[in-house]
Amino acid sequence: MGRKNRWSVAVLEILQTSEQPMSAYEILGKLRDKNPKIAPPTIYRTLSDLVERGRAHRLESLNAYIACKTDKHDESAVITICDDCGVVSEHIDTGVLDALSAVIANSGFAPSRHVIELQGVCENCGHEQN
Amino acid sequence: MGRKNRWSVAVLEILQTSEQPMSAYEILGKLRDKNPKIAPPTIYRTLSDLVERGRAHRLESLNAYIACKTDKHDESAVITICDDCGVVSEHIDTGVLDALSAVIANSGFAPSRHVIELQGVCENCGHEQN
DNA sequence: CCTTCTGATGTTATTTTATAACATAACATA
DNA sequence: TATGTTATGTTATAAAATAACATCAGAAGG
Repeated sequence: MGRKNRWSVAVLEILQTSEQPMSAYEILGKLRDKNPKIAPPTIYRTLSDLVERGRAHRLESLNAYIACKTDKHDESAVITICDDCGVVSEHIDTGVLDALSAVIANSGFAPSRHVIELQGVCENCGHEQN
Repeated sequence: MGRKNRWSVAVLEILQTSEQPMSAYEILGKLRDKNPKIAPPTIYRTLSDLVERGRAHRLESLNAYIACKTDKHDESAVITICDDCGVVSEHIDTGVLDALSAVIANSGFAPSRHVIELQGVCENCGHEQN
């Protein structure tokens, strides 16, 4: 793994150890601890690579990234984002995809990429009634 | 309508007459034809207002905006975006929402906002086999 | 009528996010 | 060793969004 991009492993590790989604520049900051000269294009290239390979997800509604935590590195996961604690979860579900296919079938649209992100309050934060 | 924000009507008209989704700065450019001094915060405030009121949608995967074309000004539409011609359509469908609810039910997540965007090729562009 | 408060709008400057464009390096292959 | 190809580094800038504060317009109360 990581034959393609010199920085893949380092970036993925940073994402994997983060509790929260990270912006490209936050990742950049971390990398700069050990590699002071690294520049934005490097990060963005690495992130594109990771996303393409399904090892990371870009959260479009947050302009941020997370490591993919599922085994099946699937681009079409349903993603939930807690507005409160920031925790992000991936849900792989054929029901949603089937329902989407049904909607689309009528319109003749051929999708190549899905963005399904839900923002709200996660179970933990919902319990704390304050 | 438009009692809240001086610019709502103008911005909405610009969006409604555009075939394509527009970025905030494209809208700004149009408005500047007649109001040379208008600045980014004005646009962003107006767009937030329109989105809140369901009169426009923000396309998270494009950083762009469209006028809402449906009667029910519903924030939870499924949106398709043609990578080829740029046409955006809204699809209101309870099947998808039901399926999403089902996924979420297990996790105890309480969503307040949906982003469901599909990128791909629309029917028209799909027919032109080039 | 004038004062004061409030919320909308204007203004300046800056921050954050992302990419263009080009230079260099690393490596394979002839 | 020359040559092409792809990854990486570098510089600069573009594009998207917002912070912070100034001003203005209208309501409410005196």
